[in-house]
Amino acid sequence: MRKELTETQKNILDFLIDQIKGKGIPPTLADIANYFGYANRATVQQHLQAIEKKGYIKKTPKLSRGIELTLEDKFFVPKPILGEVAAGNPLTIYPDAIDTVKLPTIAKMPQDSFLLRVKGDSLKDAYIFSGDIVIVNPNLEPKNGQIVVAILDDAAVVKRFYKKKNEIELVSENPEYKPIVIDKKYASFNVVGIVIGIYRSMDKRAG
Amino acid sequence: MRKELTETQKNILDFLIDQIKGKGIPPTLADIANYFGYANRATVQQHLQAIEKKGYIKKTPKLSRGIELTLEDKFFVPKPILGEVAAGNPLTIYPDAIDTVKLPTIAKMPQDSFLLRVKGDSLKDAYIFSGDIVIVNPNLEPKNGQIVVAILDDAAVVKRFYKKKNEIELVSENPEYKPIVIDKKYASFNVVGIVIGIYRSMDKRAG
DNA sequence: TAGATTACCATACAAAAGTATGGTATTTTT
DNA sequence: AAAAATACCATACTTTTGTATGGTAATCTA
Repeated sequence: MRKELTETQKNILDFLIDQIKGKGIPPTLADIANYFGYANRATVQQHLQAIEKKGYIKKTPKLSRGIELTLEDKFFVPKPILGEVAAGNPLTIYPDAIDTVKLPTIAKMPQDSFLLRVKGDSLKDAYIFSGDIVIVNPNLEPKNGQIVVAILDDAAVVKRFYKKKNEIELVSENPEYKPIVIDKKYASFNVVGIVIGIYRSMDKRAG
Repeated sequence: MRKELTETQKNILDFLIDQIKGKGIPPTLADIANYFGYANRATVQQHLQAIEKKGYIKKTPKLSRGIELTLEDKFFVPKPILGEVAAGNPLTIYPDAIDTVKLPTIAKMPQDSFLLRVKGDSLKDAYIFSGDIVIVNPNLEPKNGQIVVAILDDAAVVKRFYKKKNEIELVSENPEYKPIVIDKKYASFNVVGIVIGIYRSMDKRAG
């Protein structure tokens, strides 16, 4: 059994988790001191020793940023879901996060990617279902056949992308939905990004 | 256009990618020097400057381990798939990696997790399909209703876990497959781990 | 062939980072 | 009430880390 952390220690551990899993790199003592407004690194040092003694982290002596998390249960980091995206009919995309998922492992994404939750069933033949989280990278060039997120008149859709001579076709896997054809003069059309993966947490289906 | 890297620079960049995406933390100059057998950090320093000038990394001055990758295409790290796992009928699990996936983002998993590729369709009602990669954590306690990977007579299965009074039931979503009932005296049964998530790369389906 | 790039070396230094030690005040536990 | 743990402070010290500078040799390029 692990000993309980104090409030301060818990705050520091949360910061560590946030940095390590979110930002990808453990902070230095100075970073932590700075974040919490401590005047000395020694204060942080002592807290870390206490946290380590209770078994929540492991430190590598003398190594800068040598902090490792040992608590697997804590390895879930809330990530913002920026909106919902229609695999079927277009839905509104929200400017701010509408929810968060707890990504495990998956915690570390390229910083330029973001997450959207899929609503609707037009991609069910591609095995993407309502509720799945798609990982979207806005900085890759869409290639034919890839699944993209696109904006059409302030609504977002997830569909397969096909570039033709003078038009772009967005195709649903599900034949119930007709392909959307966009010619070059279509103003309010924009490819938001490419779906580089999907993730589905098993937690919610359990029990 | 990015300038081409020399062989040495490429090796160093590969090491950087391996460390950053695989281990989760950028190395120090000393780490790199040590790995390549350089006597001086200055040598590494110069290579990094060259690599940065060519646009493959970004360095934050004076910050320890302040190396960032800029090359998105490289953000795919090969991860070993340790075997295939039957969602339908049991299949053999291999001791060594049988393949690798390029995990994007997802690159950073808890170190104690591993990947298995699903074969078969008995979980298709849970929306897990043949070819999907399941992320398995062997260090979590299985709870009822969670999807687990279990070993039964040297074969592995992915099924829902239900612990009852004196027996454990492994249930497929697909009614075509009957539940497997294990009583306490079943010797060669072992829960390998819990499926904490599934990942599916979109790349292969594209084009 | 002169100049640039590459691939290393060495020494030197400043800043960052981790550590050690000792102190004070408050709270918690025994 | 005494002991222990917590939560901070300060100063001082050692390593680690990054950087600057200069040098040598080999290769590539104009």
